Amino acid sequence: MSLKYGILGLLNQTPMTGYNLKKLFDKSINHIWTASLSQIYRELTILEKEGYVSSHIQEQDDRPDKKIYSISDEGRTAFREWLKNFSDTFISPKRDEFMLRLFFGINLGKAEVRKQLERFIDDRKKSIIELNENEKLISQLTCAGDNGDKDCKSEEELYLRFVLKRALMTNQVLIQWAEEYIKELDF
Amino acid sequence: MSLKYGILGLLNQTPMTGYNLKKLFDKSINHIWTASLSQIYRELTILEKEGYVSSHIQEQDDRPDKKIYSISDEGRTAFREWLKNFSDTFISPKRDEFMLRLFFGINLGKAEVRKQLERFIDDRKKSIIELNENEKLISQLTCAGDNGDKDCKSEEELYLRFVLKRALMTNQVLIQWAEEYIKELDF
DNA sequence: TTGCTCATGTAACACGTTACATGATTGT
DNA sequence: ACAATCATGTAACGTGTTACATGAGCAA
Repeated sequence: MSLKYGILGLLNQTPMTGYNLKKLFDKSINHIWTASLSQIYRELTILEKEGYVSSHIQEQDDRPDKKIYSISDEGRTAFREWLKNFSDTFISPKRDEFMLRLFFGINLGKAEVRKQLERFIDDRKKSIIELNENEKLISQLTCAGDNGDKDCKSEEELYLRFVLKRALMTNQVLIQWAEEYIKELDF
Repeated sequence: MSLKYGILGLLNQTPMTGYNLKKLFDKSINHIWTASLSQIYRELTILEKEGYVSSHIQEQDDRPDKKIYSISDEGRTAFREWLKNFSDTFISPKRDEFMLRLFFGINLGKAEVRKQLERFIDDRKKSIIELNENEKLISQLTCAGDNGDKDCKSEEELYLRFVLKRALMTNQVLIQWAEEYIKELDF
């Protein structure tokens, strides 16, 4: 239901191709909402049928032609309508295959669980490094040029940091959690 | 792909009805994997066709008859096979509608974002209270009767706590995160 | 008398994944 | 030489959600 609005929200900032949307998804919304290319292409054709977006072809010689999508007024209205109507509950579907396996840990044995938790920790640490790099990039991008110090932090930047920070903090706490459990396994 | 194994894993512990599975899902795996009743019923008929589970009817006078599912040897094998084959990556699909809206916060305005963050914090706090109660229940259940102090903590209990603790810790860090951002909104 | 719990399901639809198909350009 | 990037999509399948249908018993 919300992939639609994720796409509209990004097109609301600037017109783009499907391929481009996918890259933006991966860079910004990825910690919140994942989408595959084929999903995006399909959704775009639906959105065009519904009149929420329109497209035009931009020819290129060296690379395949681009199909650039722009949001329509109806699309903008629909997006804003969705945006402000927060649902009462915060429940989101969860599908964490890794945790599902760990939950059945009694069938795995402590040694295996321990090994997997250690792998998990390593992976969280790698994510944290990446996230920190992303954060640096954001500052450079939005603070580029001739800005001073304090005005540099734009509101748009704030919301990007928002998501990154959340991912960072949860990764950190997950490391803590896993370390605690490794200790408990040894009791 | 894993709902299948979630069901098999629970049936591996004890035979159950679909309705019953749903309740167990809600109580234990819910923070990891959500499933609706209709999904479970559908999956059970598929699993029966595949020979991973079998069922028998238990008649009841006052209430609707029960259809009790048991795991078969093939089912057990398939479950164990899945269980030990951890995938290399830890990536799980994410669909967090609340965060998606906040991500587009620039279109919402700071006051609205602030309001929603406060609602979010309240909800996390409620979750934490529930989780703490669940944790108490687990201790009571597994430590019931004539156990001493140290042997009381069974290995099964450990994995239940595992999941609860993770949910607890992430909720706590999310409160911290939201509070930090409320402050930043005021800058 | 309203709504919850118990207990089963079906049908339609929406959404997500995987595999396939094409093909030039650029970097290692 | 090989892989990645750019760029489009379709088709089949698998999974998840929502709405509908049925109906007794029990508690506020």
